Amino acid sequence: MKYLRIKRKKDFTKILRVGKRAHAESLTIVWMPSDETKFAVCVGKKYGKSVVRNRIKRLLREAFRSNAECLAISCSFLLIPRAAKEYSYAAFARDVGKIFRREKLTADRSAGVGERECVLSQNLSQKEDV
RNA sequence: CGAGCAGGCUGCGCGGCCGCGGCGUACCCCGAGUACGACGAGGAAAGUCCGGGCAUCGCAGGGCAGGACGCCUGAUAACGUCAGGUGAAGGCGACUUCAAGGAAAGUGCAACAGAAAUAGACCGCCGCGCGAGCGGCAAGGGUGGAACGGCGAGGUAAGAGCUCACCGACGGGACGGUAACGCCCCGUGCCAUGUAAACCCCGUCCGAUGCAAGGUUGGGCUGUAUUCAUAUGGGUUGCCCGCCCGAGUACAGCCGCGAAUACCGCUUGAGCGUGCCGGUGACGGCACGCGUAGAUAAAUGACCGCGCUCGACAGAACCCGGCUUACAGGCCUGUCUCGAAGU
RNA sequence: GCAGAGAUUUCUGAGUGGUUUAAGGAGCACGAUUGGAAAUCGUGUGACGGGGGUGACUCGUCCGGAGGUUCGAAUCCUCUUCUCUGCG
Repeated sequence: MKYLRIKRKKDFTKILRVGKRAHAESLTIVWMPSDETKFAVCVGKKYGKSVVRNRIKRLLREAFRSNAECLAISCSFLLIPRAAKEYSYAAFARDVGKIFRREKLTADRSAGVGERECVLSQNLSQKEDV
């Protein structure tokens, strides 16, 4: 399943004005309900050179994609990372999932958390143990 | 073996699985669908410092400004690049570095110090004189970044290219070289410091703007504001001459998928590889082969396994040729250099 | 992406080749004035490093950074870092 990108400036300003904000350690998500599930990543020049910005975008897109399968309702999302020295996929994926659950966007918890999510969380816990 | 010098190559690899970008093929319920397939960032993609292509404007143009470059010859589409030479400086050497034209075309500037800064005599030396002083000199001292060439001998009252040898400078000539220049001979006692990355002179070159260039499609209605309407306006290259123009611009609202949008420009190009030929070389010619990103809120990532030297700088945005800057390492080449040991 | 401008002491800001000129203002410190303050007036005040009974003081370096031209550079030239502006 594909997820649409938000491209128009009008949509960005609308979401930023109307949408609800949810904060986590590594990023902020602004969201509002819509007809289709759409998302965008906001990475300005303050995050670093083009290599660094591209890497943040890739990590965030992947983090969104792997978590979006659990979504119950269709919404528009803006993903805004927090400026830092190091950016890791594990932290982004964990926080995106955390926000989805906290905002009760996921489907019924037992059914909604798919195998992928379980594998992911297992890997995370393993790493933390090490 | 050690230390160097010069040149070149490379820039983690393999497999599994999920995902991304445009392209091709097939299918359908024809939509920014699904499946399969091959392809998908760099040596600097960077800085935007030069040179071109391409595009629009100007193309009846003319002039003035302005800018860039600067030993010679060649290469090239072109260059501020490259190659080969010349000269100077550095290194024991292999080699390296150099914005390397003109200061008797002219103008400006040269603080402080110093007697004096392109001109001259403070201390001094010598002669005359009892002395005050007068005259001669520029060797020595001192100042300075720079003081009418250096050094030795002769000469002299003391000195001075005053005379001579050598070196340097300038002028002329012969020879070699396409040339920069080299080398030799003759002459002139010698004649104006530095700065042109100060103005400038000489020679060569340059129209302006840049793909957000520019082209196609770009509907209708209403309202508001503003510039100008024959010149004191706008456009045309920075300016002047000359030439052209009657409307132009901005904002808000409604219908509308939408206008910072859609499509084109957008990737086959001075292209890459191999071999042969010409050339010291940059490079050129011929033959054969290859098909090689094209996004636009902007495509390469996540996870797992294995190996090792544990992975640097870093992401195409119209396209090429260069320069400059950043960079973990690894590899290769040489009639190359120096040192040590051995033969 | 393309085009352009700038960086001077704690802050703001002159200076555009000459030896002491790193102006001027703000801020800060001290003093005068006041019963006490404000305002006013006067004096002083950059950083770093070295030397000093570590006292008075004195020497050197520094104009974003690194090279070059020049006798001499904040100023001229080249490279570089950072900041800002304009262009649909």
